[in-house]
This record gives sequence, structure tokens and C-alpha cells, in this order.
Amino acid sequence: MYKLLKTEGNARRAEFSTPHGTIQTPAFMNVATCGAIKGAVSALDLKDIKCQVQLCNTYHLHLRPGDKVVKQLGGLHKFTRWEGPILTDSGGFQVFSLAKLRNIKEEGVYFSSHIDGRKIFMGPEESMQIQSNLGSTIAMAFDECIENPAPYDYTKKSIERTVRWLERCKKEMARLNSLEDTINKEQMLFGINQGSTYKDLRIDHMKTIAELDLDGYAIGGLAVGEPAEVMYEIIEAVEPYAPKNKIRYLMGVGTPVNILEAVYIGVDLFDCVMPSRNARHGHLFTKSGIINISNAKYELDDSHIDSQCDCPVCRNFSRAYIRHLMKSGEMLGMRLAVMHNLYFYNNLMEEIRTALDQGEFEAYYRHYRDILGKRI
RNA sequence: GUGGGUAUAGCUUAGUUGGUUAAAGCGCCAGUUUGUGGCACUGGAGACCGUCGGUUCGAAUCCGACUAUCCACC
Repeated sequence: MYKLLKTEGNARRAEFSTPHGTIQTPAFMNVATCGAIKGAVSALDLKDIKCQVQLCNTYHLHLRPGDKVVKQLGGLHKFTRWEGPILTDSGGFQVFSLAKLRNIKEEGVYFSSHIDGRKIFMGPEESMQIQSNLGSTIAMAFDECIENPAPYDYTKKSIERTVRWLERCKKEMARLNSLEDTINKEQMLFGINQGSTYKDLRIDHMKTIAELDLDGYAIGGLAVGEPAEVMYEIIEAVEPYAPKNKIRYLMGVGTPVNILEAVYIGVDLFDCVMPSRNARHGHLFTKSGIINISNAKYELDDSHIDSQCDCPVCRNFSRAYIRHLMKSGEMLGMRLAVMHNLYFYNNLMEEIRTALDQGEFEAYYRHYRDILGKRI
């Protein structure tokens, strides 16, 4: 249930209520692909880093430990000890990211497991069944994330198929939610807008899926190599056709500035591996830009990662210590880096929400852009 | 003390019958990462080849002495 609280320009401040709690938006989802945020961060840590909602992956959990195993253990919430909202990605992106191994047909996609190479099939019904077994709060529709660049004709045929897949997803989810032993009988379904970088196809597709009255609408297939300006233009083009009374989710995006720009255009929800993956490689976000904590210049730096940050890591540990841990390959270094970066993202979203609450988002937006010195 | 082996980048090593600019891994330095195939990838710096002398047009490579170190024996 999406409840709009305030708007400023196209930017929206809202609450999205779910069976597992209310998400204050704009919000960032913390990526926990296999049921855990990479870097030894457990559900016990999530409040400390201001996490509201996690994203887990259908494909990965299907392969290991298996969605039926998770169901027998009571679903993802009980399994991971996280009581808040969980969104599961449908596996559609893996079709794209494992492109060499795929074979896309009308019924679904045949591809090889990245773990043991065995052939697997996933179509809309399978994806919904897996996500139902996982018992996530929100299921994503099974879509095709089209490569960039893609020919116009291929894109047109692909999004027509993605619409047919979406209709099958909706039907299957209704069936699964009515079954006696379903873990979450109120599981929600988000549709995904595709259409590569063709505005007319994007708009046509959004108009079509808007009529299906889904619980939320995602924009997928962006930030896959096209310039950021192109991404912003596509979001701006599609935004007027996304239902006003439904949450909007920009999939896989992005940098702090990407997110700020997208909020400005009217997006509510984000996810991205950037904060956690960058952290694992020592790249830490600060209000004055990214620092690489492994750099030699931090060897004797007794200050905190970000002097303006009040996360648990910055309240306690020095740059020199975290650099030492990262250089030594200590797991704690990675853990502290990931926690800091996720806090940075979650805190950024909180600042955006506060600015919207106070009617000062425009000023915040311009200020933040100036700090980073560029739009991208 | 005697006999034998070894000595090449910070470390561990490769280097053809002597032939242009001595190679690799690790480490070091820096960069990349956008619905995650988690310790990755890309690039860079760094060696007058133990020391001194000899043979040769030419020596990391062959010869001698010295030094260091390892093994065996006393």
C-alpha cells in the first residue's frame, strides 16, 4: 500500500506498507543476494546501518540451498532472522548477466548453473513458485533484461514477450497466494518496465503494464553501459506513465548522484551492489567523494573514514586500522567497510526524506550535486 | 675442518648450445566495479644477475679466487 505524504517537483516522499513493516521512501534496498549481505553482515547488524529493506535473489537461492529447503525452514524471514521487508529479484537479470549460457524461448529461459553447470529452466511460473517458497514480501516479475545496445526490432519483440510473461506471473502469483501452505499469502508483485533506450517502446510498455494494477512498478535494464544522461532521459520519459499511486523502483541503480537524480525525477526505491562491492575492494563513500582505504597515504591516518559520518564504524575505528585490516585480508576489514558504505547509502536516503519532509529537497539536491562537482 | 650444492626484484624462483630491452608468482603502488559467479580484474614501479678478476667481438650463463648460505661426513 503506497501512501504519498509529500511531493516537491517530481520528487515523492511516501510510506509503503507491507505485511513485514512499512518502508519510508525514498529508500535504498540492501543487497543480500544469497540471504546475507556479503561481508559478514547479519540481520543483527541491519538496524545499526539504518537498513529498512533487503533484496535477495531468486536464482541464487533456488540453486543453493534450494527454495524448497528455505520453505521447509519457514521461509527467508525465519531463516535469516530478518523480520523486515524482503524483495526477491526474479532471476531475470541473471539471464542477462549469464548471457553466454542462455537460451530464451516463449515458455521461459534455459540456462546453465554457474555453480555446477547443470541445465536449468526458469519461466514466469517457476520464478513465482520459487519466490513464493522463499516467502519474500515482494516478488519481482520474471522479465528479460535486454542487452545494451539492442536492435529496435528485437527490443520490441522482447518487451511484448515480457508483457505475456508478466500476465503469467500475475496469474501464477494469485494461484500461489490462495494455497493453504503458502508462507506469505499477501506476497506482492512488481512489474518491470523494459524497452532498452527507445523512449517510444519504454512508454508503450509502461502504459501496458500500468493497466495490470500491480503492487509496484520497476524500471529495469538501465545502468547497463549507456551514459547516465541517457538513463535520466528514459526515466523522465517513462515517469508520466507510471501510476501515481504506486511505488516506483529503479533496478540496480546506482551511484549516490544517480540516486539523487532519480529521486528528483520521481523514483521511490533503489538497490545496487555498488556500496557493498566497492567496500570489499576498499572503496569507501564519504561526503567529499570516494576514498580508497588501501592507499598508502592512509597508513598513519588516525581520523575516521568520514568526519561527517556517525555510523558505528566511524564512531569507533580509524582509517589506519581499517586500511591495515583490508591489507591483511582480515574479514573484519571487509565487514567494517561494507557496514560503513551501506550506512552511507541508507543515511543518504534518510537525508533525502528529511529534506522532502521539510520542503527543502531542491536545496539539498543542488547542494549535494555541487559537493560531488558533477552530475554523474 | 673435509666434500658437494646454491647465490638473479623486498620474498620464492625461471632463464635454451654464451647473443639486442633479464621473465613470472607473491608483496608493494595506483586504477576499475550500477536488479553481485565475494578475497576479482587492469595497469605501474622495482634487479648494473653475491664480490673481485679472467676467457671472449659479446658473460646472469664459461674459468679462478673470495664471501655468504645449505647438505653430508669428521
